[in-house]
Amino acid sequence: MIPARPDDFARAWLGVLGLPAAQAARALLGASLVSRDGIVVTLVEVEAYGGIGEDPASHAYRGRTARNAPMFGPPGHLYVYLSYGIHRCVNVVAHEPGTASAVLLRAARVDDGEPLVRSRRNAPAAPHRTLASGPGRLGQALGLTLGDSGAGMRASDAPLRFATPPAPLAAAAIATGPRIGISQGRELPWRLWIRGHPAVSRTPTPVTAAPTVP
DNA sequence: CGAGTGATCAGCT
DNA sequence: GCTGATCACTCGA
Repeated sequence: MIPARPDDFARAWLGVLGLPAAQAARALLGASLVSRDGIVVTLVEVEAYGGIGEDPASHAYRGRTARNAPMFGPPGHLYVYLSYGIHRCVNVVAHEPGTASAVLLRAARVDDGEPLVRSRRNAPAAPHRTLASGPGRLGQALGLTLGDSGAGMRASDAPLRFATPPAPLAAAAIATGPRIGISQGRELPWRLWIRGHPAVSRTPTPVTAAPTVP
């Protein structure tokens, strides 16, 4: 049997990434990605951001600009932006034709390349689960920069590409809730994470859970 | 808990 | 062309 090449994985993902971002986000949970320099991670937490006039928390909400242009381009490309002046936040463009949206990668488990990640993150002794737990940490762990925004995920030298074909998790393994750090659009349960996974960036209250009594 | 970091962009001139 | 408010956060007390 001939082993699949990276490009085969990318092709297999194209169909999924042509779905609305909220659906693509669901499929991305549990996906394995590999960076240009061989770091392999498994996604455990993502957020969907919608298109023009649809999702006020989305960078695409007010239309196309130089920064968010990748969101308006074809699915399966990266959108990287700087947050809080410090963090490189990594998104995978995912939308149906004629729209503009993306999935923010918020947290992952590091499966390979740990020494390089520890050196980049300047975290020689941090618990393993924290190495890429949070969007800024994940961007730094993968070594992505603003220059990678707009890059494709298909070439063998892509900054980030898929290491496995789509294999959606069982619905019961996925928890959902409001997205983190936004002021508008809180009513949408577009943050998705793997229930109980230690690398999730914070222990959240799922939408489905009973409210805690003060 | 508070400080910090810098690209971005709406609103102005 | 300029500018000040904003921002999908992290780190070190």
